[in-house]
Amino acid sequence: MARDDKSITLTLPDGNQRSYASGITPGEVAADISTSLAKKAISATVDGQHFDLQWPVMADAEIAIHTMKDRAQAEELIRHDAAHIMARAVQEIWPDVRVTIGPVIENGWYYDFDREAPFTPEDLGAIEKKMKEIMNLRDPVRTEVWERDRAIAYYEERGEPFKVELIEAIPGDEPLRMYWHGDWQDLCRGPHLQHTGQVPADGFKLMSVAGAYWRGDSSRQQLQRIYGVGFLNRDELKAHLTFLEEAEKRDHRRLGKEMDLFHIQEEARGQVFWHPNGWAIYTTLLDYMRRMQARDGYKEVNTPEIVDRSLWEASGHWDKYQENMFLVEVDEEHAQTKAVNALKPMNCPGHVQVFNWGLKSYRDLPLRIAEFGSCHRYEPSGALHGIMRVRGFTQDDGHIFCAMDQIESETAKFIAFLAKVYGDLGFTDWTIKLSTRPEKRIGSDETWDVLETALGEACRAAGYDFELLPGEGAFYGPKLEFTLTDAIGRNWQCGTLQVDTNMPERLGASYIAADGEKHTPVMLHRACLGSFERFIGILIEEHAGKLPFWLAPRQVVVAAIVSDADDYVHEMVAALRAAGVRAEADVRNEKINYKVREHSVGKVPVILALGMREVEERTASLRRLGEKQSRVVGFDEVIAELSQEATPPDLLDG
RNA sequence: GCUGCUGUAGCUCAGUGGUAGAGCGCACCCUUGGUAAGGGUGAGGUCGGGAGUUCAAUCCUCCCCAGCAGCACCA
Repeated sequence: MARDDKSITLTLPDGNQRSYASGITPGEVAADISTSLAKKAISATVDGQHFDLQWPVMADAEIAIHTMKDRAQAEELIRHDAAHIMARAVQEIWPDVRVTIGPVIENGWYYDFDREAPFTPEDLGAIEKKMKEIMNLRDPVRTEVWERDRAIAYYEERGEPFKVELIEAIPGDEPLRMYWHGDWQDLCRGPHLQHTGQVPADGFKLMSVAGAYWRGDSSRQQLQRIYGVGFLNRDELKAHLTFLEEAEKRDHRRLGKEMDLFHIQEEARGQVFWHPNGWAIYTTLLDYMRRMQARDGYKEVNTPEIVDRSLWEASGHWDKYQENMFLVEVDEEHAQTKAVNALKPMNCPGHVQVFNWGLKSYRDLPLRIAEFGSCHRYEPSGALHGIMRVRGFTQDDGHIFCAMDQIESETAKFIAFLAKVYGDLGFTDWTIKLSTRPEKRIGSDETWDVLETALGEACRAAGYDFELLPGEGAFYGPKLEFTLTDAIGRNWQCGTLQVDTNMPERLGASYIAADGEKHTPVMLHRACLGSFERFIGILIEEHAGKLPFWLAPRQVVVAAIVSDADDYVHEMVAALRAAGVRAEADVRNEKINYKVREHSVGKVPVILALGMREVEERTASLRRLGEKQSRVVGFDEVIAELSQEATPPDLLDG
């Protein structure tokens, strides 16, 4: 690809090459290739970077011209332009509002404004109307590159302090791109469309107003953020709004009420009152985890919940997290001393105490300790969310005390464990992230090399790829995070494995190695579910309440069609319960239609309807949730079938 | 914790400056009905808490508390 001062060669997507004068724009290239493409062109990817059609190409490049049919690029553009149009609409309605930033996000965009009075929901309607007007104007989009000083002076004069601060934070060598949508101007990286009319006026909607801190810093000014969603056409917008409604229907707080699983009340904010149905899920899951951990060589322990502050001081948590700990002060009249205790916010210091009891040998390693540890953390009020984020919760916590050279195999073992658990619980789509050494850290680079390599190798050994998160590790060691994707595409980080040499040292853990000397063990903090509360919330939302049979709180309702069948109903319930099925009788004076509806709404997976026909034939009419058809099954068969289904997956192994 | 919105019967919600209503649920009665709501009668509320304005406050104002959305936080 020859190149001289005056011409460059562009390699087009079809593989053909053409020569152009330097400084050509993708818009001109599109026009050159064909007139029809020129009309449809919206942007271009030049050497892998997305540009608008006005941006000059100064060197040899691979270039791809995009049209509205290139979904990824088209969505980015219409959302980005919509953000600008929204900001313009706001400033046209309220000229004294100052603008800040407005990026594209999943499904849409937001823009943060500085304004005395917050926006009201009514304001959103006015802004939407104004936006549509601007789109109808088909105002051209124009761009220029400015010098820093000129841009700073420009924004200072216009009273836009946030823009000035943004420019000052941009590295000196980066070009400053200024964009105009009609007369309205914004500093922006681009790319953008050619005119405001290209944004589909019926494909967007302003969703909500919320406070947001300037530059994401809670010590700084709070701005008014407006969220919008934007799509290529009206149908896609409607589909998105429908999706949001569907997501709301699987909200665990709503299903928690409908299925009578739990409640939370003012006197115990952030803590869960588990009802019989919810507790059945909880204990089924806990029993399953207990068996799985025992199978994998964990020793289950239990450690105190109220612990003197001295231990938290020793572990370092007092200094760092005192604000978030529940303190327990003993009434002085009855206490010998004025001890200040704290409800345990985590289990690790307790597990080190268990490890420290009695001198340990290298022959004891790896020592795997597990606890269904009840923890309390005083979370900020705004963070609380149903049972997903609470102040009292139970972790499926575990700590593996091991030697340096056992980290890799223990990690691989844990990954296999986690894969089995997630699979049993119906999650097959999950990923691993490896967080490596942060800037502020303890330990030598050589140690970090060993630890990071061990985690990475463990993933490979277990047969999984991972994403690298450089600098995201804890100050005391690298970590793995396990993120699962649910049925409607949301990601949840649940599992974790952290390497820690700091806490064992701080709390004086040691073992006698083969060389006869005392060594400090490595501690692997690990959890699979994270917390039962949050994980159950995820399970409820994943399945929209229709939990797998073995986890369903009420697995079977045996409903009488006529009261003469009551005795047979009770007989069947007793037999089901004896076979390990959570079954209930419904012999109320109601029609079968009513019972079927009520238990369907309650997400009971199986309804057995018994009338005189079933009594006489010793059968049951079995109906599964979501199915219209029922089928007739003999007494023994139904017990055997449902008993098998009620069996947790780990007990079916082998 | 911050910004905004909300708080009325067990649940979902309507409503008014003169101390309240619906549907579902619940209780009782009739009904024994074959796979997503049979009929009737009835009970049930200090209108989140406190203060203020007013002859009078569930409604207006202020302060708390809680919930929701977002932000910040999540050992």
